[in-house]
Amino acid sequence: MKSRESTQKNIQPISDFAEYLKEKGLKVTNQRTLVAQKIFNMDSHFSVDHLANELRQKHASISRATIYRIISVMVEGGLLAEHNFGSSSKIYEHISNRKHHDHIICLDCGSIQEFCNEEIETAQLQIAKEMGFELSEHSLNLYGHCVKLKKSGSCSSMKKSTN
Amino acid sequence: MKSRESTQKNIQPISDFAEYLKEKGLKVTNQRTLVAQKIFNMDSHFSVDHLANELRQKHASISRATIYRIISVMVEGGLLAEHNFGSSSKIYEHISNRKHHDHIICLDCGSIQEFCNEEIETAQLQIAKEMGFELSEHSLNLYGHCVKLKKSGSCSSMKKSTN
DNA sequence: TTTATTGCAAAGGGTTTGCACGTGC
DNA sequence: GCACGTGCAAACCCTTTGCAATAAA
Repeated sequence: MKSRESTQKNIQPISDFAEYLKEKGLKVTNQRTLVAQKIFNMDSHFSVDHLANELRQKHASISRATIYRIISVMVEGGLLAEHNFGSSSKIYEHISNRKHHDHIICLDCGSIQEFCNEEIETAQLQIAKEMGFELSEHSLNLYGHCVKLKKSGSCSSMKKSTN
Repeated sequence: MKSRESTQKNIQPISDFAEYLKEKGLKVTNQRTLVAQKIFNMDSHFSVDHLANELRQKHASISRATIYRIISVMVEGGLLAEHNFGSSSKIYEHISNRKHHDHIICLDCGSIQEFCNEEIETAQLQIAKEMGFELSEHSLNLYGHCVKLKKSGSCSSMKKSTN
């Protein structure tokens, strides 16, 4: 049931990807479709390892080399954001139809939450201007301990949510 | 001449390191002293590779394994900050006696500049509070093109300043 | 058919580790 | 002398790549 719902709601981004591929003269392969489907149905941040495991459970084993290559295409096409949160591997999230945000990461359980702050965005533009830079991107990550999550019991310091 | 000056001005941090080692019951070895000296005399951000090369030129070849181990001690001891600016290897900078700052990185030449912004710092604390986090650290990196440096000729898109 | 894509296995690059030897204390 | 530190080489982990087989257009 859950999977049917999420498949429904994410039809759009997947056809966006197919369209993007065609525009670029790239082929719409089975692997690319499966990987994109899985990615657009994940509601959280993921590592390549996580993605590969999910695909394997879905009986869609795709080689890691191919997954890396597909992810690289999606990042270049602006459909996927790549993050470095300090762990050994990179973390990704799909960004189609989603507004910009930054992240706050729990050092105990690894949970990743999002936030937006206009004041900070504005200050960044101002700083870049003052320093003679043409700003193209930024990365802001806060690290801490999720007191609130711990109280509600939804933080387990044992489990790592990604990677 | 240059090296004599910089050796002079950095005596303090080096004895701080020796003191830290003693406190922790660690030994003040030749390698640790040489590495710390080199680090405190570097006025910029550096990678392990960069550091190893500098040491080699100073006729103080120290194995990479040892350099990694020493750096790890210094990071744990709060004498060294570790950054991830997107390149393949981590970037370090000594932080004793230096106030907190964030970084702006040129995507063309790799130059790394520092800035401080109180407004952003305050906003971060506020965000963490609202999200129920006890903030322990953060990383804010801006990426762009150094228009000003290019105009003055001090930006070479060919050279990478670190790593 | 043509050209891009895949999977495999091997290579790469940065970092860590096991172990025997060396060195501070 | 004891315990910790070092160097070497091998191991590790994540990621990339060469190449022959395969599939999209």
